[in-house]
Amino acid sequence: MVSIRDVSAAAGVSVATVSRALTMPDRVAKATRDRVLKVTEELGYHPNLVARSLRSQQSRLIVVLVTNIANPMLSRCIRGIEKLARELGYSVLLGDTQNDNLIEASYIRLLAARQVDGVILLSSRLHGRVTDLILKANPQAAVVNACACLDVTPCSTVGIDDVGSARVMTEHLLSLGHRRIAVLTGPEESPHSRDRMFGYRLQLRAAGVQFDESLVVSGEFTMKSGADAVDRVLAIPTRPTALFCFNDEMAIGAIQRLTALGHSVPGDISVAGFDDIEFAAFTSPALTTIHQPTADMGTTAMNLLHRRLSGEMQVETVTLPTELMIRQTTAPPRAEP
Amino acid sequence: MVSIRDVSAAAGVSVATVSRALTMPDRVAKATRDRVLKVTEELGYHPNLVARSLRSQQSRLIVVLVTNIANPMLSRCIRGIEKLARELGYSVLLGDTQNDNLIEASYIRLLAARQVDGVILLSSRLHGRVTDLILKANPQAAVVNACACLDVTPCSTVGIDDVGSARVMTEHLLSLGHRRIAVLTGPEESPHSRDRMFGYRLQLRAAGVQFDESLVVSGEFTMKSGADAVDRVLAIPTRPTALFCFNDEMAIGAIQRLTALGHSVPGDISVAGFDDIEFAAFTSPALTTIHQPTADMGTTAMNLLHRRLSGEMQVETVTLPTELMIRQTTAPPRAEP
DNA sequence: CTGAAAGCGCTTACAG
DNA sequence: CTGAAAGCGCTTACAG
Repeated sequence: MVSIRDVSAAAGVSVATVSRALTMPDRVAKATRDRVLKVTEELGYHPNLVARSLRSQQSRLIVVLVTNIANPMLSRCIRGIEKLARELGYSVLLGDTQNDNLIEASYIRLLAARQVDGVILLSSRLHGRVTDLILKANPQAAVVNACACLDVTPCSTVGIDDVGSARVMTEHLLSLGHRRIAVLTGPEESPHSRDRMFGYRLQLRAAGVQFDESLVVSGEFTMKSGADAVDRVLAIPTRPTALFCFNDEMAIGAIQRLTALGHSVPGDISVAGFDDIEFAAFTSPALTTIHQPTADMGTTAMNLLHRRLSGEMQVETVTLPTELMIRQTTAPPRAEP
Repeated sequence: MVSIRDVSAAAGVSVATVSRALTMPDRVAKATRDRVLKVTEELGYHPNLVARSLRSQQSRLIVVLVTNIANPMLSRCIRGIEKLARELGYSVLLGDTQNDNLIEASYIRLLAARQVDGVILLSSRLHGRVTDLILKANPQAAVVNACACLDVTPCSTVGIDDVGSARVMTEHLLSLGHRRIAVLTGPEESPHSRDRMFGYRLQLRAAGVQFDESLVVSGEFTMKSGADAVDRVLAIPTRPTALFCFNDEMAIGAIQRLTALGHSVPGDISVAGFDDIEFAAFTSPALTTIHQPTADMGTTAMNLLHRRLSGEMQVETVTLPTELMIRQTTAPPRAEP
């Protein structure tokens, strides 16, 4: 590997000058700078980032902590992060925590060991306090939460309006004429699930429809849990005419099971999802859902992180717009006999 | 941050001894070692990996180069890689190349700049030569190909038997009584598509069924291309009774479009996929496909890389078994009228 | 504007 | 078995 020494020798200047020519060009005479740059080019010199990190105490390395990189929402979000990170000169270290506290802790240790500049959190649990843990161990680290900021320590956050979006979907179903709208929630510790539930209730009330506890069925945000929930939904005394699933995976599972049992969607029951993952547009029939700007969330998160790393000390919160995607799984309820 | 100096001071030994106690414990007297470890524990010392990298010329950092991290197969594979990498003490840097040569090149530069130890390739193009490029720029790097090794330079490889697996699926369709089996291929530059095509033709021949060029329709491995292909499939003169899609996404797209056009799957036409992504089991009806051990591929790739980084100089090739998953989208063809 | 020197936090021959 | 010293490749006050 060609090092800064080789460049300094070839250009006939000190290594300090080479370093300056490359990192603060305006503090070097034009003639010198040009010579250094020319030699740099000729020798194919690229600064050793490891050495630079050690000396400058910043690595241009960020960690993305995610509960499951195989989740379509999260992987798209990471794609957005990676793209902007690369453009801004950062590298992204992947940390798939599997929602495991030990793995999380091991990554928190890594932050210091690798002199990581910042962290983007893509995991949201109601009682996680990851941000707090990170900042306790790494007071200098910048943290951006791309899910929901639930810790004591404030940090920059990007997300959507879960409450409002759930209201929009609920209103869509109400406007079709549905009154008995079942919901399939996510796990209890999910802030998204909690907020969507809140939006659902809010909109029911706004429409003067009484909330009915028996219409609430709980799932795990997985396709299997969506399929499994169908039996419980169908067993609800006065059968609901619509099912609002708090994510697309559960909706997909539910549709499969409903169809397999001989129920027509949306003929017998309307089904709605949330997220608009890529597959949502390709179920049979195509799923009505709430679109989240997933890749945007990633780039926005990276943007917020970059700002903090550039000295911007203010904590910011960005809420991105969602969109109701009306497709084929929702329709007016069948007329009463 | 507490450094090796602090430990050496507190333990009353030289930094050299601290370093040895931690990295080659058997070259240090037991008493000394114990004292060092105790102090290390007490002070909460963790070695600075950046300094270690700079000095030892190895970073325990690997790069995963992937065409699209939002692809379900690839993200699951990465999950497998990350898990084992973490357990072995490596960190994984994510490189989403979007199949773009410039991005690829920027990551190849990064390899040297960050003193990356090795690379796992999760992108396969017939004429890519990424391996060659990497090794030209980083002769010391270890490369593992988790798709198909297509470059001049040999490298450790993990994959499945695409040809054999396609034969198995073709045989499944033949055994159901299908004779006119259309195929929906991937893009031309995909080695997987090429091999699956080969397997299909091989098995037709083995069964004494004449290959018919008009049954070949080409797609892009996307759901949309699967949906779009349906019109071309339906326009084939003597209409095929089965459609073998070379990945699940295209099968999902095809099923949606077929259903939307009023064709029953598998009543009017059988549809088969390849890969067994998570969604394959939850289409309506559930997709018959070839299961790939995706996460295994990831851990195996990491294993091969680790072996090479541990001095094992031999290039190895591992072929993982696949499995035919018979679900609901394939059935005997409708009896001739 | 430029250079000599110190130092980031480790590891590793080299002595003893 | 242990320590003093050199050095990995940079950056950055400090002088001039």
